[in-house]
Amino acid sequence: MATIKDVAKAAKVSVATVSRVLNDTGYVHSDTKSRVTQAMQELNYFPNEVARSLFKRESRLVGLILPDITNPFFPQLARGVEDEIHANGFRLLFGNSDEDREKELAYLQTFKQNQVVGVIAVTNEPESDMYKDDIPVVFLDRTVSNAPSVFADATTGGKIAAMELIKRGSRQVTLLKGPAHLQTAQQRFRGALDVLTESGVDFHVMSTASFSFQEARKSATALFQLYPETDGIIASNDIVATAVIHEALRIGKTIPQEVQIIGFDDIPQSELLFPPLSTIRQPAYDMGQEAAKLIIKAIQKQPIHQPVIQMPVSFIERETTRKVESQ
Amino acid sequence: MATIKDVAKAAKVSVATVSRVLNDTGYVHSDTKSRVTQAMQELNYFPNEVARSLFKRESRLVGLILPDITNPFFPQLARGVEDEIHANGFRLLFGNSDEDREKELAYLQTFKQNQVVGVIAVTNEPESDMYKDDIPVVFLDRTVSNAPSVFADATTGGKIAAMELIKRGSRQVTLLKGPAHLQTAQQRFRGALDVLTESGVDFHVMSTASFSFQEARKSATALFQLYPETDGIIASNDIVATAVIHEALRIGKTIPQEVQIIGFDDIPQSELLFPPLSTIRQPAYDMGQEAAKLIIKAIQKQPIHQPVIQMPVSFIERETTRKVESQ
DNA sequence: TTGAAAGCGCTACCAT
DNA sequence: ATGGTAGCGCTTTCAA
Repeated sequence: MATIKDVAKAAKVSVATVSRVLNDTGYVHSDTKSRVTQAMQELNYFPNEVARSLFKRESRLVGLILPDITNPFFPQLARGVEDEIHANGFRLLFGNSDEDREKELAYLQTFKQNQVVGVIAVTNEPESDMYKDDIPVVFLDRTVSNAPSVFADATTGGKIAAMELIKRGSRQVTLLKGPAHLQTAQQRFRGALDVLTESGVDFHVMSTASFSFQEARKSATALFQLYPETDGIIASNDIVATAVIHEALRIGKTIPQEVQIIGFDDIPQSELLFPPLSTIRQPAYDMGQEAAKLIIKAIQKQPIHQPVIQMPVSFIERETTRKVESQ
Repeated sequence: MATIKDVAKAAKVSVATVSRVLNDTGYVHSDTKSRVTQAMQELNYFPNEVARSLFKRESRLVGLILPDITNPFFPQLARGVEDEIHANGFRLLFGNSDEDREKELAYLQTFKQNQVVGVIAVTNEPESDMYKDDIPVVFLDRTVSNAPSVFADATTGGKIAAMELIKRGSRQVTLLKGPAHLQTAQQRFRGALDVLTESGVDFHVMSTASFSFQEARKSATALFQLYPETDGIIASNDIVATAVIHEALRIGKTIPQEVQIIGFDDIPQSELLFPPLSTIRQPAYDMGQEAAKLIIKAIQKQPIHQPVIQMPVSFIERETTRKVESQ
């Protein structure tokens, strides 16, 4: 790899001048400029980002911490982040935390050691000291107080889910409650619970320990054993909803006639299920993009008028809920 | 952030000594060492990776280029890569190429500018000049001549798909041919074609332009219009297979009685479909992991006895194929 | 066993 | 309009 020195030598100028044309700063005669530009081309020169970062004490790298890219909700988020930062000349340093504090901390640490200019994190511990720091952070999907963050309106999502189910005739609702440590899961739950409580329909609550499909499958089996009469199920997310659909089909329940099911997230495969899943959609790609916009503003020290961005959720009506009669 | 100088001052030694304990090189008295270590702790010192990289002319970063993390086949791959390199102290620089040469080149370029020690790429152009280079490269999923690469045995996969379908009684097979520019798609196709040709069963070939679900849906519709008598479909991948299932169900075909369907990849949602999809499995996570192992060996300049790794594929029997009578 | 100093490739300041 | 040079934080000779 050619260095700035090589270019300077080839163009018969000083490194300072090369640097000037590189960054388009200060005066440089147009003749000189073209000599330099030509030398750069001939030598196939590209500036060493590492040297730049060292001098500037910051890179053009943004760190992204996700629980698990293998979980179908996250690729969308990641893509939204990546597209936006890429368009602004930044690159992505990426790590899976598995919701594990140690791993998260380790990534954050090495990200900082690599002088990332900012980090976007999907974390359960936004309050943690590890985020009390010099470097800009945007929390994604989950949030805290009024730190910069982007997340979906989970509470409203839960409410909508419950309302839609009731509107469509469910009278024995089962409400699946997601993992206790996940803020979003709890908010969905609360929202649905509120509506259910005020509604007058019968309902029971069941906890699902995790969002994994295997766990969800067990919960689904238990669900229909405990509450065989249930005619409406609010799943804690689409994965759980998928497991519920499977179990319902397996034991011969008709969907949505005998039992309605509603999910949360609208992961891409939800519409590919049979029957296609009615669900509460979170705009994952957009959320990622908004988070990226926020971090870019912070990096560029632009004023952030709206650091806390709550994204709207929407009911996606597919085939696991009944049609409303009069519309 | 504290620097090596701060530590040196606090421990009353030179920066050279601090560097020595940091890297565990050269002699340093145990008393001195503990003084230094303590100073590090007190100052919460972590070495600046950027400065290190600049001096060493290489970072601890590995670049990963993927077509699109949003495509369900890739997160597995990415996770395999990430887990393995993480375990070896490397971090991941990540970019989506969208199979676009320009984007791919741009990422590769900036990766190099950031002095990545190696790159793992899922690319259609492994032959391209951009990969003829100083820095180690491992090709993933796709391959060329005998550059270091990890990929699944697509040809055998295609053969197995055709054999299983025939064995299970399909006599009017439709073979879906994936995008022409995708090596793997072509190999699957060739493998299946060979078996079909020699088998004596009737078959027709249909091209599917892309792997997107929307496109696949159109192909599926056309398929059943053109070949209503078809009783066995070899899809170019699981996404396409999913579209075929949907269309078959929509027009009232029973699966697998009237028509058998077989996919390729075994993406996570394949088992969640209805009916669960029989498919040819590629061990995506393992492939990512192997690629990472390869790049790490290359980075560490260890001898690579097996630079070209072909991973086995396997038939995953689920519900879109009939059971074989005698087993 | 330790320290001084050069230098990795770049930018920015100060001269001229 | 251009060049010289210090210095970003680190590692690694070389000397002591």
